[in-house]
Amino acid sequence: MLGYSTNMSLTRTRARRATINDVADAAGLSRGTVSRVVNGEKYVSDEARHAVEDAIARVGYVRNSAARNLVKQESRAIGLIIHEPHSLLFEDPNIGSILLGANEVLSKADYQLVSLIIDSDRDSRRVADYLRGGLVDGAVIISARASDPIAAAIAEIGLPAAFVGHPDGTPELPYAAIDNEEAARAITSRLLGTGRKRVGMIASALDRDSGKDRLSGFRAAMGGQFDPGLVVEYPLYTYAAGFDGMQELLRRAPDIDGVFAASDAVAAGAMTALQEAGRRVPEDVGVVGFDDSSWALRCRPQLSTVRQPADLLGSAAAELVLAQLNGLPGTPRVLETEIQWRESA
Amino acid sequence: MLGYSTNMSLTRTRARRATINDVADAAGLSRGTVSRVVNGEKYVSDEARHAVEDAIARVGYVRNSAARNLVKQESRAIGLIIHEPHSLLFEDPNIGSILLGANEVLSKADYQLVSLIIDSDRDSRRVADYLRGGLVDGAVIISARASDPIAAAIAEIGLPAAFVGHPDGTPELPYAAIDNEEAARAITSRLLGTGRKRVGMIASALDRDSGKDRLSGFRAAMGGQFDPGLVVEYPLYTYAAGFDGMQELLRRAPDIDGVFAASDAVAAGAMTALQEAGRRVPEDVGVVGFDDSSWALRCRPQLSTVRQPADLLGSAAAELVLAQLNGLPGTPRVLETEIQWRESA
DNA sequence: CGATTTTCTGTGAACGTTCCCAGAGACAGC
DNA sequence: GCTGTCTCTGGGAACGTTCACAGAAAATCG
Repeated sequence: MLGYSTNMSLTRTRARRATINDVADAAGLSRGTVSRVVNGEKYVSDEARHAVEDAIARVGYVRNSAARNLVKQESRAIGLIIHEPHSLLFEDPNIGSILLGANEVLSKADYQLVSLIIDSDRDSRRVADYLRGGLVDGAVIISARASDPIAAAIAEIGLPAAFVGHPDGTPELPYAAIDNEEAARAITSRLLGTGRKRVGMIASALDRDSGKDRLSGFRAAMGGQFDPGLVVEYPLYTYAAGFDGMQELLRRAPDIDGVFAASDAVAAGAMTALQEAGRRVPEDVGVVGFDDSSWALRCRPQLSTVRQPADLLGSAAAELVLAQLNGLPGTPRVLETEIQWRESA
Repeated sequence: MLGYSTNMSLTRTRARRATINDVADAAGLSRGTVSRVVNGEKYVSDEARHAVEDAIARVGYVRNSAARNLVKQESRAIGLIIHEPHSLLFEDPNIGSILLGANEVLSKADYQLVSLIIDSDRDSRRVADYLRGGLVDGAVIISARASDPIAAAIAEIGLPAAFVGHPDGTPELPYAAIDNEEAARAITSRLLGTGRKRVGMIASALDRDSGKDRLSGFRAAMGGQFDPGLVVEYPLYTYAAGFDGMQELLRRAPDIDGVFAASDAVAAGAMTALQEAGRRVPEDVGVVGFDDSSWALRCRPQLSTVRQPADLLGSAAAELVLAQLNGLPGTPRVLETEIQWRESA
């Protein structure tokens, strides 16, 4: 006990934080009363309230969340797990929209959104520990790949959670998604409707549900005309994939006159490759994309694409988590997409 | 005590989590021994270790972080505060790079990076509470504006922290930054060196140190030729700002033959506006940008710009926080930039 | 004015860990 | 066989809250 009072030791560089007891002493009241003031409960006299508020300011008290979370058995925080390869975190504007959409919903419900990014196996383990440790009350998982270990860890401990997207091979969790297959089918049909005869696809991210489903949709729309030689595949939804992919398609089929790119970034890359190869868009080759991200308006000519409501996906997933927190079922939601027909086809 | 054993009440829908005491009981050992096993300490017999590991698996124990944080008085988490307007979160690839850079450093030091985004006043308050509550041991603040309330809150409680960038009007905290002014001066001089006579600037984000300093650098380089009429200002570093800004500049000075855009996104917008106005880049008008983001290579012609090492800014800021956590001073770091001269000027 | 309700305050217990100390046992050295 | 070191285990105390309960004081009621 002696060592404690002479608080000049170098072992603890930061000053000891004031606790609720310090406030109580300073105000000449009890712990309980201070707690009631801090939490804005009723049954505390004006006199006491002011004394406590005064004391709080004087000693510089701020509540210790760890202690509170421990006794309340909740954190009022929701984790959002971003599991993306480097390049996509820079290029994919959807992620930002999803984030903001989720944040808006959670913020209104007075939950703190904490984003955790996974960029290595070490991260993966640490994030799993973080989620399991009770530091969040729920989780939103974006861009999970088939059989993601994080998703398994979440399911195992029964943490309320929801996916953005609908990867298969993952545990049974609710999700907010769009129907990628149907949307891809629709825009490919529309492209065919402009009279194109040789239509190819630059497919991406086939390890994700979105990538896989967009390819199936394309195949469905092409029906008997489907030619596997006119599909090229790349691992990521990037501008570079579009650029390289288009060059490859031109090599394979110089007479190609239509392309469905798996995302807007891919489409932008493809358009650059086409223009450098001297093809006019849309006169010689029609190009369509997917996402209706900021890329679409930036392209010249402006891109015809599928509008996907990324912010709504984020907020819907957040709502699914909140529903579970309130003991409700949390049934999957499929949001509507819409074709944005502009100039590129 | 009676009520506790019959654990069928509906008030608590999720099953009670196993605690360290449950594990101890199941293993026929004490709390202390279980704790030692969980934390991988020495002085525990092989026999005991196996018994505990067995028991942990059997009861499905996972450590409660709130309790641990409370007694250890640390969380081993670092907050990263993103305070950006909507549009930038989508368009600015630097943010992703900074995030990954910081994450890499912290991950190696076994700290969990948690990103907190601020998108409203409500968020601002909640995030401040989160930081103050002891849920993080330190913070990295990116894109703070002059006199940011969050920065003030952090300084007030003495949380180890660092800025990315160097806003003034903010509390004395270490930072990792580049010399925006000098870099802007350098690239403007280089642009002038190509023989341009009428050079303007599309300035952005003057409420931020980066925006302000880039403008000063431009002015310094222009010296006596500086014409305030050839500077247009926009609030955000966006493609749209570049597009609109360039149109405005062309209106004000049809004979303009050089432009310094405050960022690559701005430059990309400017180039589109120029091309739509029938000007050739770089023959009629030279364009330079700032960032060397993925925009730069995407532009046609490719953009001459200032390369700024966004990932290193993130990692340097993270290192500054770690240094403070280890009781070291944490002195500001200014990182080198480099001109990437390509085709647009 | 006594009985009842309402308002207000204080305190013990609990949340689930880690830390520290005491003590038991094994083993070595002389 | 005594002393000393090393290995291992158990349990009390503390971390800083919230909660439930008890009881005092004040207000209301019949």
